[in-house]
Amino acid sequence: MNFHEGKERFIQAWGALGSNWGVNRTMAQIHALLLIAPESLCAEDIMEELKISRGNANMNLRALMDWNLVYKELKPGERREFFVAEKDMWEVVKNIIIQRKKKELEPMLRVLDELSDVETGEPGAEEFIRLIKDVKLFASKADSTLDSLTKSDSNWFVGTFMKMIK
Amino acid sequence: MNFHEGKERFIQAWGALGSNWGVNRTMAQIHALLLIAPESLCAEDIMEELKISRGNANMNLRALMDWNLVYKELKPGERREFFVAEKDMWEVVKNIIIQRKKKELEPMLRVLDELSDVETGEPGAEEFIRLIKDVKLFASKADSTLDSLTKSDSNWFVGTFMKMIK
DNA sequence: TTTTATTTTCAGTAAGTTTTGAAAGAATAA
DNA sequence: TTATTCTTTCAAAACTTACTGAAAATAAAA
Repeated sequence: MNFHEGKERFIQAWGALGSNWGVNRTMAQIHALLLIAPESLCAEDIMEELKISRGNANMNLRALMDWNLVYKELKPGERREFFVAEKDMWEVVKNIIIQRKKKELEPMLRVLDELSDVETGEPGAEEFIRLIKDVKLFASKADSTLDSLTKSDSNWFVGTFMKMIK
Repeated sequence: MNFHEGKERFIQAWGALGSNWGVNRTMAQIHALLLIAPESLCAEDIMEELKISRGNANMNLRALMDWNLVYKELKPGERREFFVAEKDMWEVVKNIIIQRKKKELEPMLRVLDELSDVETGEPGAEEFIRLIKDVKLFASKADSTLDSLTKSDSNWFVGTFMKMIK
């Protein structure tokens, strides 16, 4: 595969994969485009490259900035805003974990907390409380594991010394 | 909160949370309903309780069976099929991890494999290859970590001896 | 100040996903 | 065999989410 095809394929694939990752197509495509861009890009560049509207570009760029996956870059003498992607993959992975945990795990823990004080007594209530406790055990463990992960060094996770020799 | 409210809240909350978990509302609600049901339920029971159509019930029950979260139970002398949920939470968690990995991680690894042989030489190609390698490093590590997790014992993960004293 | 360049917002529309319900299919009973 | 009961399928409808494009807001330049 040649370089140009590769880049094109990466953007398309990232967009398609994004939908399976709780990220919309366009947000994932913009992220991919910025990841492979050698220079920062402005809104216009992105609109043109991905054939999307200004509104769409703007909304998804802001979402990417909320996730700390993309930063604004202000060029001296330029009125327009330029955008760069966070290139450190461990930062990217950590931020994605943080956001997904917020969306997928934390609301669940809140519900389980509410449910853990149902009245005992009625037939079946004991089993119900047991179930909630079991679910909570796993959810809390997942929560604390992901917390440590996002606070750890990339080498601990991947078991390499990549960064040091870069 | 009383027992009845608790059950109702659990079903509703599970449905809402499901959408953030890549599972549709109804599939998650049926799962919740079966998890708290003391006896196996038939399609009719589920349709009535959740106020959904027969087609919807049928499709989502099949999806739950594909995920190994629900089993058919055939009662002697009964023509209808009955359904029970897998009640062992570790089994539930493992199966959900397996399915989500299949949907979210494995397609990504396939794309990265394809992309890892782009031609070198053109300006920027080196950086692109470096990026793909970095992403692959994390994706592969996540893949192997989740693989071990789904093959491990629940005690190893949650650090309790829950099962033994049950 | 007014003009011009750029970003942001949001109502309307388009695209994608889930649900319904009726018809077809399958299995058992009569 | 035919009738009965239950399951499965799938086209159309309902719902949900994402995108567009034009208008409003903002900010720099003249």
